[in-house]
Amino acid sequence: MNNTKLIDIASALGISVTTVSKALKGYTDISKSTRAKVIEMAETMNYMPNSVAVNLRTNETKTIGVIIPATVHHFFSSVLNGILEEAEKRGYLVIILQSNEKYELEKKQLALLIQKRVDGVLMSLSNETDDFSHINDAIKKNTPVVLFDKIAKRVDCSKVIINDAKAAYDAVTYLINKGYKKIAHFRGSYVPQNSIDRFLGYKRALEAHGIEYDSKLVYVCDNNTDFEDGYENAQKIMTEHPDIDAIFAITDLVAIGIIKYFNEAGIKTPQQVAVFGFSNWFMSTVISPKLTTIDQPGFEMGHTAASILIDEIAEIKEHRAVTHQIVELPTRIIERESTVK
Amino acid sequence: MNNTKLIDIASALGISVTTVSKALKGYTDISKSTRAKVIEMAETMNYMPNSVAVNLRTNETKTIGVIIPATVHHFFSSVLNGILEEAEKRGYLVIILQSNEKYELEKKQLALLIQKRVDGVLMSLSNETDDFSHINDAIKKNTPVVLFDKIAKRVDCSKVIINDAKAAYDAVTYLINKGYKKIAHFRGSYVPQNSIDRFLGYKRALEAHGIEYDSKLVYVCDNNTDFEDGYENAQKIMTEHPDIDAIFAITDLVAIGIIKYFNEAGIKTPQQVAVFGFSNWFMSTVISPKLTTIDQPGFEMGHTAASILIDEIAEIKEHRAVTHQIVELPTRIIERESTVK
DNA sequence: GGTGTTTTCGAAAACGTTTTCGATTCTTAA
DNA sequence: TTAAGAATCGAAAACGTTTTCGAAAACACC
Repeated sequence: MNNTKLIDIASALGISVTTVSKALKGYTDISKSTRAKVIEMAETMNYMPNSVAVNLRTNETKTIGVIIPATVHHFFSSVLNGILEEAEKRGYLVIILQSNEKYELEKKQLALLIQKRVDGVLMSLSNETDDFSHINDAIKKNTPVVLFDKIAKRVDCSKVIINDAKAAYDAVTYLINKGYKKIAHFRGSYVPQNSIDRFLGYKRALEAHGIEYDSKLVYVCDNNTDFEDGYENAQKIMTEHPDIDAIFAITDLVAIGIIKYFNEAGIKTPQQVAVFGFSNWFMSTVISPKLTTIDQPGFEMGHTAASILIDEIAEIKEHRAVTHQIVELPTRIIERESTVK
Repeated sequence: MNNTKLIDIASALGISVTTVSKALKGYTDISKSTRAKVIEMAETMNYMPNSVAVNLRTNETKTIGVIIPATVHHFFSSVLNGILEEAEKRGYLVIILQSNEKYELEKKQLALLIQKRVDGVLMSLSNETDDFSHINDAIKKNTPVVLFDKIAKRVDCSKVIINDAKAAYDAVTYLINKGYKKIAHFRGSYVPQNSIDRFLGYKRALEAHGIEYDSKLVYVCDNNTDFEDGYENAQKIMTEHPDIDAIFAITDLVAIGIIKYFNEAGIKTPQQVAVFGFSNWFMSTVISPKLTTIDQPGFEMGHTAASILIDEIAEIKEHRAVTHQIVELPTRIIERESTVK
């Protein structure tokens, strides 16, 4: 009920709030004796500074905002954990918002965050957004933004990403080197950059190794909440192109749908058809056969994105020049059972 | 760079900040004409109120804090989604913190939140905490707290939970009715209430159906980050008690470890040993055979916890009496392959 | 005892709002 | 024309800090 404030401890001691404040903050123009008295009194009265008042006065909130496009699951929960750990370590609180892949909501939420005076924001773009003025506005208002995972190349800020095209290229190259010849691709929807880049990596890898690209071998899986899409398209492709010997899936989720179908239909993985996933979600080790996949370092992504953001906040505060950096986190192939005969 | 404030639009219009503030907030003692002018000017100058100043003046932040004990995964990510959705709908922001199952950290984080002047906090207790004075302190300072999932019966606040003992009782009763006779239990560690309650439910169900409880059939799995624990204990129990015909696992994770081992060891599930999980995590449908489990409604739990908290915030603000409620969310058995022959 | 220096403290402004309460102007009716 | 009432506005205090700047007190030195 009774939150003690500076003036309470000041009047208890018969001194001014100024002195109390300074004593608590270690100013050198307060004598050791009164400082000691103040600290003790603050202790016994259980004083805790009112952050809101401090924020108003100092013009910083020690809070960062995070906007993610999708529900907190799988990949984004790893990212979030990385963000939370780094924020905790650096003394920041984090406010989290979900845009549900809607541009309008994302825009509104960003405005809300800067209205809340967060010191900076971390965001991963919704599939819908192709206008970036809201982000540029935030940056112009001196609220640093760092983009992660789903980014826009055209906005001038720091970014932390993986190289989706390269990772996909590596995956398909791996399959080719393993001797697979007719490799299909289950891609994501046409909009998000990740989906496009992974598709491009697939295509380039084929061409670079003398395999002709065949658009008929590309199936679209745009449902990313369950594995039905992978299941159904696996069924479809095995009637339309029964002679394929590998599938590179955009996501572990669709890969699992594929394996599920194969298991039920008696199609041997990897003997008849190999399956390669993407992201290294937890469940890729629970499916049988265990899934070969690309490790997408979500935790580290959150970690470094938060770190860069907090660095930029400090730079802005001290009026130093802020240097935007684009860090590309390494991915690697996790070879498991679904591709080794 | 230039955030416009009340005084900017006041001087642009040659009126006082008081009038501007009132016009924007719909006070009735401002003429229609000046109100219109103010609103238009606010629009063109892109005015957004400084939340920090508003918070200081109004003594509310429209923000709630959430403390969860473990990493944002599986169950807690569902809870978090429920919280986020409800908060968004009711106009609240959410700050999220992880206590990593540490009492000291939990205590510090709660203090931080109330120092930040959040309007209320949602928390799930760490395994370590057996002293609840920090929570009582928060409540005494008029910051409502609602506990979810991992709660303490002794603190006087609202709670939203499932009935772990009953759910476990139902699960084991189901197994008994299916004809299983020698049912083992892979329990969690000894501290958290959930673990205790599920164990108790297991024991009572046996006794209620005339099966003698045998402590040798209870194994402890206290690692909840991977399924190794379930795997190893499955291996162990099959050498020590090869004649069991069912295992009730505290968690889908350990259930999956069990099934993994059984699949590798050629032990048929459920023909030789049935497996029953708990929580209905996503991966319980990717394992083969699909796992029979208890549906633990995480999303709904987050939803109703947030809803209750926000109601209590309103009650406190309007000096109405706050009535604590304890809501017990229904669980249900999801019957899948791992228990039906 | 006077001068200069160091130590120690506090008044006051500021951060950007909200809200109370009084003042001024405008209407209206007698 | 005047008084009462309604309509419209603004000064100022308040929320709880931080920080500047000046003042007072204490000390040192001759």
